[in-house]
Amino acid sequence: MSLRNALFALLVVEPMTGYDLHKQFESSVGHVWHAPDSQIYPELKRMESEGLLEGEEIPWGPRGRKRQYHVTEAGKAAFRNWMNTPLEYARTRDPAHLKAAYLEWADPDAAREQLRAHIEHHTGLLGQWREKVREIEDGSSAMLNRRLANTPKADREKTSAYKIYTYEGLMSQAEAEIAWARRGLKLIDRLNG
Amino acid sequence: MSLRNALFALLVVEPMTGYDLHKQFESSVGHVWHAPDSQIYPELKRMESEGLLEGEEIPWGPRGRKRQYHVTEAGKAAFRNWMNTPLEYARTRDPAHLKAAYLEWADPDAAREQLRAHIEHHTGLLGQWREKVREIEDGSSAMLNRRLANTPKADREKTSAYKIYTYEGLMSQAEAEIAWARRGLKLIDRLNG
DNA sequence: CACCACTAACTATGTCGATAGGTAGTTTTG
DNA sequence: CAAAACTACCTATCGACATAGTTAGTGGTG
Repeated sequence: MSLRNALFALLVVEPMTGYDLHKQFESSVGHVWHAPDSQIYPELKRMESEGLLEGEEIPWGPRGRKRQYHVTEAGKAAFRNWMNTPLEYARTRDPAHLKAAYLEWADPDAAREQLRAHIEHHTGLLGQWREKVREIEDGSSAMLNRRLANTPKADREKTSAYKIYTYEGLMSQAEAEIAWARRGLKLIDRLNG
Repeated sequence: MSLRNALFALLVVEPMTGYDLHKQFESSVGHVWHAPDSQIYPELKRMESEGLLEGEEIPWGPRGRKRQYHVTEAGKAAFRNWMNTPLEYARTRDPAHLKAAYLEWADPDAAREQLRAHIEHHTGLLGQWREKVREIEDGSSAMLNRRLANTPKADREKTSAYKIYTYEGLMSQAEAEIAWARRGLKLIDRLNG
């Protein structure tokens, strides 16, 4: 269900092809919901068959064709409805914490290496997200600018604010992971003193 | 792969039946890796067919039978190997943050309600984990005690420490989510004057 | 004009996981 | 002692996801 709504979130801004969407899933929305193109194309077809999207064949070069989708009123209603419906929380499935719980089975050096990798991974994400917030704040985010151009004036502040708010949340998560892994490195030292 | 190793983590302590394991997945290991019994039984068969576990039919009451699995040397090696191998990080799939990014599409009241639910959800988890840490610290955790009894003296401290460390990590995550949702409530108030 | 990267849109296969059942025996309790 | 709850072990189906590969046209570069 989330994939569908991630697609809506992009398509309410402007019509796009499956390929356009697939590219967005490598940047903007892809930071909170990943999906490969092999999932996107069939989902678009399903959404069209349910009347939530409408596709239009448009020419591309002399012989090429592509299919551009736009959201129908029913689609917008479905998206708004999802936005207003509380989430159901899935139970945890967290490989990093699963491993941490049984770290006595790992070699201390391998354990250290993995915690360092954990720190590196989340430090990388943190940097990416800081950059994203910067882009939003100085108005250099192309996708957000197109979105703002399609948003009534009164809602523009909200639109930007919620994007920043989301990245700030991801940043808090990353910071928590980094701090936890650092404590882990100290713990390993203490236990293998 | 994580399910398999979560099963190893439990079975290295003592032999268990699929049903025993299924119950553990509702408490201990289930806090970091959830799995329904419909996944556990087939996985046990697969692991046995690969020589990582050995199953033994044991009687249960006058006519009943149950199948108890224990880890083979090959199984222990596979588990240790997994513990020493760095994780591959999967890309993000986070419905709560996906929604947050497009919160301008929700009614402010529905948005508030969802953030409050987010706080409640993570507050509940936080309480559970605090309780778990307390149990470990005062030695009233049955599963951990069985695990410690099967652990060489020198490793007992590690075993407890890593369990606590894991729950502390989960607690940091929950605290970050709660703080973030609280900031979100303030943001909604600010944006909707 | 050959080449190559890119755009565009799939398909195919396999595993993972959610959900919902079913069957049979055992133990507890009212 | 019958009913209810629990133990034990499955199966079946469906959607979600990962991974890999295919086909075809476009547009720019050397």
